[in-house]
Amino acid sequence: MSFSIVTWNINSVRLRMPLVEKFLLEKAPDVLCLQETKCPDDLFPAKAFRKLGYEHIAIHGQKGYHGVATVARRPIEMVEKRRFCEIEDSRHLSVRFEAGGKQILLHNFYVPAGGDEPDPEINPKFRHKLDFVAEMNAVRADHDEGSASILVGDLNIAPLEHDVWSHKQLLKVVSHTPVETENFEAMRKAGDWVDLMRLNVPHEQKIYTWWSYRAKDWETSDRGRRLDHIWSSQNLVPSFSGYEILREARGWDRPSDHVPVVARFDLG
Amino acid sequence: MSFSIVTWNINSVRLRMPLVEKFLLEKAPDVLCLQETKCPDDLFPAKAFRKLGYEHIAIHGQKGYHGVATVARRPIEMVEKRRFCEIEDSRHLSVRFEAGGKQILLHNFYVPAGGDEPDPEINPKFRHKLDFVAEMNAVRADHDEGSASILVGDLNIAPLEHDVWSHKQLLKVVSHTPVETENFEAMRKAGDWVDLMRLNVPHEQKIYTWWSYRAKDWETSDRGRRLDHIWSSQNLVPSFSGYEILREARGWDRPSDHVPVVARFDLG
DNA sequence: GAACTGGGAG
DNA sequence: CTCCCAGTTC
Repeated sequence: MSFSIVTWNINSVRLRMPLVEKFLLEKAPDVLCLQETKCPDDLFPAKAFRKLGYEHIAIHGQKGYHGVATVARRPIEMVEKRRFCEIEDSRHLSVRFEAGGKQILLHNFYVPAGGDEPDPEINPKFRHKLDFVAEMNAVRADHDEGSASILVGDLNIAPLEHDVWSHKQLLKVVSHTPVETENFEAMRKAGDWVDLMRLNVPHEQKIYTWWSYRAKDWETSDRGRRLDHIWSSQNLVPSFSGYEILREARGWDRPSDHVPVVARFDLG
Repeated sequence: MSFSIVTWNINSVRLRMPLVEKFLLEKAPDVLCLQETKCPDDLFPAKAFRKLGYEHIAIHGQKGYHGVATVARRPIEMVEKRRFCEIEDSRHLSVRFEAGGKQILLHNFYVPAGGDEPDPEINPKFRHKLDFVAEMNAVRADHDEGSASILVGDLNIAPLEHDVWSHKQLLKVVSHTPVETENFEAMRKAGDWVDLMRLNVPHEQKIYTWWSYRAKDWETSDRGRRLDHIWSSQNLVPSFSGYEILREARGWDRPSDHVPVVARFDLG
């Protein structure tokens, strides 16, 4: 029994529905996790998802900013819409579903971007980002014989040297500063999470999931970053059968600046 | 020697260039007069017009609001960019050109809309509209054996009963109030202008050139108004060979709320 | 660069 | 409903 999960920062789900439809028809994943839906719950385009066969929908949105959504072909049970840093700003959603006889707990995260200045003393947005990641230490990769955990999302941090186009030039750029990358990796390990996108890829190989809108020619200059992640509990590693970054989606008409990442699992 | 002139409130020339191209390819008029170009002169899409064969361009635009432009297949000479009510807000442009041995002076106008409240004491926009129309009394249909005048544009007034979908319901609505329609007709007569769109059409017949964006189904409810006009000096009347309102343009993709009006002349 | 907001205008 | 703007965010 195999299944696939996608994470995709969509940068406005309503504006991007044509691209979402194209993607779902092409890749037909079992579960799609979206971030930056920028959509109040009552305006979420649920009908369009249902028509595409994604009848099970969990949303945590608000007006204008942030917002996450998880849609699935088969039933999902809403578990939690968690507030972080005592702010209700629609950055987390977890659901549970059954796959191959296992109960999977799936977290969908949108971590704060953190502003421009990487100094928590003068930039409250950076402070918020660090606090948010610290609070994520409490989110653990729970698992036993009958259960497992997955965590996906736009985590807005590129932890490894080759998760950015130039380690040196980005050391002082928010998303790749030492305080972020160190806290991030510590948090991941504290939760006993496995970074599936790096599991079978040498650390010297570049991996990107995001290219800035500002770059003229994103494709040739290729100044990307790996900001989107797929993590799982240890007991899912044997079932993990690979993943795909849909780089071509960055070249679609009116694209998101993030591309979808598809992870596949094979459960006995 | 025949020629055709078009007036069209385009509601942002840059946003609407695909429609302008479609129209010019279909109708191939000699002269196109646009209003509400909403485009500073240095950003006017002159190149696109030239590529379509409209190499002679006169523009009077500004950032954000209003703006008029006259483009032509054959040479036009810029005559005046006139200020009204001592405000420079890009509402007029006149050019001269030769046709059938006559020198034609062509005025292109965008008259102020006038706001919602039809009371000049409490609504300065309505005051401005009335003042503007009063000042247009000085614009005369100059002509002699070798010359003639044409005045076109979005004049934002529907002067006759059947220039609106309901005379009675619009008597207190800006664009069809008695003070506007009376001053408007007096001004037209003072300038010795001929209302060509009504010349050969009974006054009981409805004529519209504009349908609000706000109406859900503009086509079936058909609550239009005749806000766009084509006037000429008396000596052009024998040459006037008819006109066409491109109603279908209101149904195009992302349309203007005004449609093009094409007038044709046959000069000896 | 490309979303969002909210206000002004039509 | 559909443009404009200026301001904000990513």
